[in-house]
Amino acid sequence: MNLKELSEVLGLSPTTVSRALNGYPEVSAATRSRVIAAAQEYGYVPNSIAKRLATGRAMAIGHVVPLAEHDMINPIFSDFLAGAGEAYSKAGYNMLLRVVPRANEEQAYRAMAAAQSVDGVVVHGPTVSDPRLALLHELGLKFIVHGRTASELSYSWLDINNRHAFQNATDYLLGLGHRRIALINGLEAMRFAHQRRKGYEAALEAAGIPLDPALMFQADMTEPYGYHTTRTLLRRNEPPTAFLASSLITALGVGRAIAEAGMVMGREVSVITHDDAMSFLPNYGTVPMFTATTSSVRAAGKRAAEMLLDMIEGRADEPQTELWECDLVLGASTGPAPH
Amino acid sequence: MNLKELSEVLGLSPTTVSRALNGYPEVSAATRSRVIAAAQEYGYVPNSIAKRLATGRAMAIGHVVPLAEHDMINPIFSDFLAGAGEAYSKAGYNMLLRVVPRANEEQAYRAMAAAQSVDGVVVHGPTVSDPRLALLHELGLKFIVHGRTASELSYSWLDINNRHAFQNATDYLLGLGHRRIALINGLEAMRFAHQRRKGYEAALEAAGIPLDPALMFQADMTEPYGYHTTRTLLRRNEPPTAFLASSLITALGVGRAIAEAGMVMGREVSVITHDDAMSFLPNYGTVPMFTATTSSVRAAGKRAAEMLLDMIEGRADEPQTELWECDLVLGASTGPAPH
DNA sequence: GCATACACTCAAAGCGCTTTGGTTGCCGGT
DNA sequence: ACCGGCAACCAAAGCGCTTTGAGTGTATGC
Repeated sequence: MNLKELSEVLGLSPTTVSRALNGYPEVSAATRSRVIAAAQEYGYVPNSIAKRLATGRAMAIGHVVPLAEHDMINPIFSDFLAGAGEAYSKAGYNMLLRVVPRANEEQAYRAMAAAQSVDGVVVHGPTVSDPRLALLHELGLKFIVHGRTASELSYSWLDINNRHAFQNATDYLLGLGHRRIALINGLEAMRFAHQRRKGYEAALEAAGIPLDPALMFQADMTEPYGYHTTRTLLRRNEPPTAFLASSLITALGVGRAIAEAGMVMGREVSVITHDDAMSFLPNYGTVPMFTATTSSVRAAGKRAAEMLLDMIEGRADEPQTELWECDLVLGASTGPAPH
Repeated sequence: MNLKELSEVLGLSPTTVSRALNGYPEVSAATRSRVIAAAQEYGYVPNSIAKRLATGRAMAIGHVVPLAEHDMINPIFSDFLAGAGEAYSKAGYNMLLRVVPRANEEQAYRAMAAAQSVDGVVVHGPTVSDPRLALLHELGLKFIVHGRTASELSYSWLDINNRHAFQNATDYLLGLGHRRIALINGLEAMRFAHQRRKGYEAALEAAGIPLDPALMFQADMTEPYGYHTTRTLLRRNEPPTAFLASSLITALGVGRAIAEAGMVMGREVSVITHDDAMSFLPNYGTVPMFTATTSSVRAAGKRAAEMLLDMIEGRADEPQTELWECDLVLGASTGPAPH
């Protein structure tokens, strides 16, 4: 059943039926309800493609999700997308996903823009100085960045205060008497990891503790990475007494190495991790497993999507920005530094 | 730049330009190359929406991903989608994602079908007897199921042999002398978990070991679930000597509880898990951390997408089916049962 | 009583592409 | 000289919707 057929059934013109369904005022209340009832009865739903062509709006948001090293796909995406998807559903938008290696990203954005298949895009995983911003500006595509990057352009973003979070976490460990604190970071080409390191360094410097490159690591945030790094570190002469991890998954690896070495987190050695509050890795309980800087990536997905939709639908001017602070949630993985 | 403008620049009709670009034979080779060169030069890309309207093909595949209990989104989706996305990109299709609670799934499929916004869908996470199959049949939507379900309809699916995998795994543990084997399963309303349990039970029955409901658990496959369940079990008078987990994430929790109890996996207690080969949780190494029944969910995503596209583009008749066996990869987490 | 306004409805154009059903011009065969 | 066939191209219709610009008929103001 299409518009024309429905209008014939009703004895009205397609114009009137369209207006009745879309809430335009030029239709009498009686006609409108009659039209709506008929649409319901015959199960009429406007063809989304035709609608898009006529309005020039794609009613879709693009997500180009980049693969990290070794084709790893960051597990936080599923939660981010769940949050964003919620906002899209509410607003009647579709989510268009494209998973591509970093090398093909530019091409993916260009194709989306040229084919006009989206009204806006969400930029994931910005690097320290991300070339995508200039590209999107050039393409005239509306976008919001999940995270931030160095750019002289003004743009919309939603980010957590990574620097502050890790500075806090480091301060907390310093307050517990820890002096040798290892940083098990994500890839520092990523802005979030870069900022976390800055926070870590700032806290150490403020405390007058020299930076030790032998305690700072970066890699894709897998479990074995946390495990092997920690295992190696614990075998040193003067092993670190505390670990700062960039992801709960990596932290599980850190914890595994610690347990294997016969130690207990929160006693011989302390661990703080960042926790994206992923649904399948809850860090809850009256005393959570890990002390963690926490921020829900799912909530971020929802909010970022809302902000982008506000821009697209003209409810908000660009640029829109939001910076979220992370809670430092105290768990069982931290305690005073051993003597 | 649109078709009409490009055709004016070239001094040709839109018809000819369209045909040249789409490889139809009614165009001279000279004209064709001239058109292609001009399209390149002016950066012309056909408007995807107009193209879809004209052809009646959405050039998109829908994925309705259901939230599990407590709004958990299964992390295997990110890897599955990465695999599927690869196939779609190659074929020029878009991936349309919709994340919804189970209760809204039907509505999501109906909306997709009515609006004709997809050419087909992938059904995720089938339950033991999944009502979505009948729905999709009624809607006339092409689909493939990742997994299987009880249905008298014939339909396309790609699945791993869950039953066989867990029967094998259980047999292997039995061969090592284990008699009290705990099953830390996913939700058994899900067909995959249901089948794994069947395999587990079949192996025990064949060995003449009575089933013990006190050793069988099901829940969303989180890390704390594995941890708490194992912790409780290990405190029993006669604790199990082996654990069979349904996900590597859960298995990490199992491992954590074991380590905390001062035991070592592969010595005092054995663990086998199913491993979806997720990129952020590699179970690799010369001796992998876990003995595991392994199958790459990413490869499954890619293959399922290809099968669906084959059906949509008429290269294959329905129904298409593929059953993959899992490898049993031997790792460090299994060993002879303690005396 | 006439002009103006208003409420409601419609015909037709347009979104940018594909595709049907031609038309044109050239060649070879008779 | 004529015709059929073919290669190369084109005009126009159509996909299903929205939206512009008109056109009715009725109520209101003076």
